[in-house]
Amino acid sequence: MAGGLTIGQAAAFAGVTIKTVRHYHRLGLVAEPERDGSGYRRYRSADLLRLVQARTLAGAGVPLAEVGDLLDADPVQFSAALDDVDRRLTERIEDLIARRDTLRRLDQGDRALLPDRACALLDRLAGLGFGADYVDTQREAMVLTRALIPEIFDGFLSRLEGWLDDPEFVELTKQGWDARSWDPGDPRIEELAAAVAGRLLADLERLEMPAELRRRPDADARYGLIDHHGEDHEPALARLNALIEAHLRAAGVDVPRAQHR
Amino acid sequence: MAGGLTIGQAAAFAGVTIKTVRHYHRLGLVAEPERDGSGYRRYRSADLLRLVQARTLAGAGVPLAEVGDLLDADPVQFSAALDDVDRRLTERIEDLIARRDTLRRLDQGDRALLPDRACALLDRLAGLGFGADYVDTQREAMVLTRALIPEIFDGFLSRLEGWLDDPEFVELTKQGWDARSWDPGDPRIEELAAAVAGRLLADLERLEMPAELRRRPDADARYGLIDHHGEDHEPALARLNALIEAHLRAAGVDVPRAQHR
DNA sequence: CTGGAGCCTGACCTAAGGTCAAGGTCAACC
DNA sequence: GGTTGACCTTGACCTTAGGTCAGGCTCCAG
Repeated sequence: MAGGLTIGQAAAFAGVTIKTVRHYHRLGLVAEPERDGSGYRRYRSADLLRLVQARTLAGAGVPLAEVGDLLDADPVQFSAALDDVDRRLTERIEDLIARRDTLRRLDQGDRALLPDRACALLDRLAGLGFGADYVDTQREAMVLTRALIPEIFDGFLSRLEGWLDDPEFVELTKQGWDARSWDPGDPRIEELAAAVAGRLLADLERLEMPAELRRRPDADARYGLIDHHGEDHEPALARLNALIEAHLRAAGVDVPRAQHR
Repeated sequence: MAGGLTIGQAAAFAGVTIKTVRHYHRLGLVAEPERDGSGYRRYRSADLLRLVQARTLAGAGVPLAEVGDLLDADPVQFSAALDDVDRRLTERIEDLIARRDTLRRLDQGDRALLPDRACALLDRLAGLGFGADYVDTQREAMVLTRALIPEIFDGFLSRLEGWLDDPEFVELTKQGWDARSWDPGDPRIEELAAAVAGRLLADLERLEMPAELRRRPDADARYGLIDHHGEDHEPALARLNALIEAHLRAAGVDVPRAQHR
């Protein structure tokens, strides 16, 4: 026994594992100390100092490849680099705090996916007596809209808000949602389609497709994807939608046609 | 074009790269969506939802291997798990903040290595007119002491504080530090050694080796390592120390002997 | 019909270590 | 004075969360 700490003692002092110390040696980040007679590494105070400095920088998120150069830099450069590291660290802390907030929203439903305004709308739907499954479907439609055509998202919300101010439309929508359990051939579906189409035609300007959407090359396809989302397993709804669209087209409204659903 | 978003669109919506999405598929964390006629993945709203949920959890530091199970758990378990994730995240944030503070200390000298009390002592040394290199050496001695025999560290500091209250001892110490530039054979070294030893013998109880150190099996070796630290390149200092120790031994004090330097 | 962007798979690379194996060394206890 | 258990050595491979590269298809716009 002579001449310095063993690797285990040095590692314990620096608060790292033995493997980490050896890793730092291999990367040339901390010079290998001298060996004793039996090949053990022996760490002197200068080695410990370097080790702790390296660990501190690495712990602050500095890539190991940079730590060596940083520690070898002159004090002025070192100080400037530390400022930089400090800034990046602060940034990362703020990022983590933001992620934690997002996480907390995730716990309250799927609000992580949508802005507050949309969440408020969904709450309002629930308050108007729409079932949880309808609200879920609407939420998915919102998510899809935001993903596919974000520029019309605000308009989409506005239109929905307007409709909810209209008790008659709310009533028709509820009936439409009930219709999903009907037989696709049920004659009430045609009746309902006529009523809904009439209501929609009553204030046509609300129905206008936004200019932004028109300008997109694949506007129709994207619109169709959103419009027909969720119809896969609800044939009655698909029929209701088709009938409403037919009514609107008959009245001269230009409704996009989705190619293959 | 039909039936859903491409992987690039889905990735952009979720705020991740395409490669990340594919990675999640391979780990089974997000199910593969259906493919279109030419083998492209097509993402529907449910897939987007799952993707964003997964990304949110992963971003919060949940290991990917756990994300799948977590998302598949029932709401009660999910909520409990989220609490856990939230707690771990908070922990990590606090850890990063602590690391940032340590980093800031590193900029002001090497204060990262020592507690405040020791730093204050080093400041006091500087204030008493000791040179920067002497202060550096003392700091290294402190680091070594804390690494090797942490249980005597506080006593070590107390002894040093006591000595600094004694102007005569301060004066002798300064001369001793000047001696490092003398020739090892300089007769003034013997003179100085006698004076220092006399001063030390004047209050012997301060010189007592702490009981804790005595109890350790390899106490002497560790003590020697600290005591003779830094002598390698200062032969005059080595000689001064040796002479002081000889004086003390002659007076009956039990000074440990380091085996091979 | 051609260029460029986007998609497919598969193989390999990265950082910052961790794990395992096979063997040498040290100190302490019986 | 032998044995036990902790500690050290090297080297090879594993891990996480993706990134990069290569070779080939597909899609869309001009």
